Amino acid sequence: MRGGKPTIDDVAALSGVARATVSRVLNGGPNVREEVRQRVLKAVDKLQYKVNMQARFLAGGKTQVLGLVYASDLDSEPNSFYHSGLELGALRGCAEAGFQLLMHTVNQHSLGKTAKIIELVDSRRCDGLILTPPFSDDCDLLRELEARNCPVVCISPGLAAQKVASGVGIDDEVAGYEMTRYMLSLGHKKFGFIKGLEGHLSAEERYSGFRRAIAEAGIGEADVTVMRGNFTFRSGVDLTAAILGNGHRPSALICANDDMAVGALFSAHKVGLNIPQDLSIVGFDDTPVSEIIWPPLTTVNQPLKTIGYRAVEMIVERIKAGKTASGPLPVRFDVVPHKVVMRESASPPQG
Amino acid sequence: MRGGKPTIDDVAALSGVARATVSRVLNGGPNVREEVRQRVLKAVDKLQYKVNMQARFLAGGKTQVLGLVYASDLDSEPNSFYHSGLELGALRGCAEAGFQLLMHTVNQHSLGKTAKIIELVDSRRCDGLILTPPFSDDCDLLRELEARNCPVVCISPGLAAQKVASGVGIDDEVAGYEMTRYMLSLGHKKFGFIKGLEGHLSAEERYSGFRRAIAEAGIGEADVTVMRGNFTFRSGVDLTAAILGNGHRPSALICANDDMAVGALFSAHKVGLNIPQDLSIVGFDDTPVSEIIWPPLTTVNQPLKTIGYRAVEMIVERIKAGKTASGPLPVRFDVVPHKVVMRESASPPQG
DNA sequence: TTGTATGCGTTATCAT
DNA sequence: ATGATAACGCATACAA
Repeated sequence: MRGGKPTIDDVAALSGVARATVSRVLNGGPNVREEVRQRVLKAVDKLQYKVNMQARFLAGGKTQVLGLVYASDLDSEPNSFYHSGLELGALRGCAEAGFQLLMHTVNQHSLGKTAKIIELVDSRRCDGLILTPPFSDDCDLLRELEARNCPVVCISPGLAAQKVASGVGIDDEVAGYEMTRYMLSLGHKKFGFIKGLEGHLSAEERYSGFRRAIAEAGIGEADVTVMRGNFTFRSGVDLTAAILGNGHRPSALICANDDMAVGALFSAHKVGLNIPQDLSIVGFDDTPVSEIIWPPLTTVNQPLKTIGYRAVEMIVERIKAGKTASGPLPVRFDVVPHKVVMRESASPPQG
Repeated sequence: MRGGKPTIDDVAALSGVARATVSRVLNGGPNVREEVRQRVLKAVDKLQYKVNMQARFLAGGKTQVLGLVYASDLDSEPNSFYHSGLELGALRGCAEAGFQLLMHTVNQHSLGKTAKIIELVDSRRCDGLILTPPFSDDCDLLRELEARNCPVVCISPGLAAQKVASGVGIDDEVAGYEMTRYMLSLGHKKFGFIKGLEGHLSAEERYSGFRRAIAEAGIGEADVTVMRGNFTFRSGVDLTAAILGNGHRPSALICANDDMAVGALFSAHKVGLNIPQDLSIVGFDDTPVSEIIWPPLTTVNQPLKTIGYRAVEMIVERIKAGKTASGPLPVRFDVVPHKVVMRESASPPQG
């Protein structure tokens, strides 16, 4: 121990045992007398010894680090409640599993987006990756990761990606269907729908569910206005303004996420509409904004923290399985329950 | 190269040079002929060789990882726009500086909170730490970190902590003063103030600025109602309900952060008040919610992304300085500019 | 039950 | 300009 921090050898020397024995007690290994164990522990305490994770991981080939990657456009505000919820759940899962969480954002429009992610695993900075949309829908990326047999869990992947890698999420098609059924039950007959970004397949599923319900109800094409947004508040504002301006105003407006729904609310307020009397507006996700806005937003609850938590559970499972040489775990998709939560932004149409 | 990934030795062998030479070209070292350099590069490319960061860092004693720690109560929703902004800025800084960002939450009420943070550096998982409130005000923690000479940068530390470790933030006292002056200029004479959590010294500074302006204006104690909240939307709702219910209603309500201001808005709406005609409500931070709420919130802009970005710049500086043995950098506090942004939730009092 | 020896993949320090 | 070799601090297979 030449001035620096104490090493395992210092502990071994002080407690009069071999390095391997110290390693055993540190890792809860078998075959160590209680007396020796205590002696080692005492030395550890006396020296204030801490394992050097760098060394442990180099020797063991692990990192105990999980990477959470999400898309960010530096210009557009991130969907921060969405990501925060996921992150918080993942963080909690990591704490329980003894992992650390490495955040990684990549601009979804940059050229080397895939390379940046691949490099993370090639350079051995983490043992596994949690991918959020739209990366969780990038089958090419998924396959590259699989080739390196890097454990991966996708958040809300679309149908195609679900066959390539494991994932967690709600059943978005059913969620879209149920929300629409609810609006139908309220008596609405003219609809507006603001979709999310292209390529976010799970959000697209929401739209599919909407179409199914609409078709079943026999609503004609003339009575539905569809717009494509990009999940941001601003796109909700702008598209709603467009919808309200075109004369053929719907009585119900369904948005593919809460941020856009809040934007819609904003736009409607601006032109003096009363919500929900003049227009019902609903969203998806049940992020915290939906509760703090006025009127409180009717939306579909997607348990983001649970999803983030479950994602690390799944990935840790896969990492362990990978080590036991029992072969890779089969790909699977975990469905967590959603729920339409009725608040005050939707009501029967009036007038 | 026995089946696993190629190592530096494989590259050395293929290009017919020594390991050290490969290391030189990889790290842009001097003393290597251009011809050799090309040969090595070609081998690297052919083998698809990637540096194993684990090994590099063990050998070099670095990790190229920064830890960002923030408080979380599992029960209360996190102040996610606040943290997201910081995180996004930090992430961008990390990308530019070649660092990775490790997220770490710790329950601020748990016993071992300090130990959890210390362990992060003792086990050498990161080269430096960015602390957010209230940890950025924990002088004991700061000193323990300094003893381990772990580079630290605090986000919005209070006056005491500013002397112990470097930090970044706005001048909260002046911000509080200016906001209050603005309300005064609007003609308000009866104030309500909802403070943040105790121990968040920077938020407390906001309150000091408020008191200074109030005193200067000669407003009497009878005309100011002060409550202590905890930064959450809910506390804003509850405390505002209490304030509105006590008869002596203020015409202006200042909240120590936006979330509470939004809660105040919610509460006011609920009892049928018109904002800002019946009551002016303002916040602090200018998080995205303040723009999407109705009416748009008058607040103080705190450039969170810039602060997060600046924090990693500062810490990277300190890490580099630490390596060059030129002695530790002096403690300093970087003030970034704030700005009161006037939107629609505040107006002259009416009636 | 415990100790020995070797490997992990780099960087860094000397030689040459 | 290049090469040999020693750290770096731990895990682990194998020997005792």
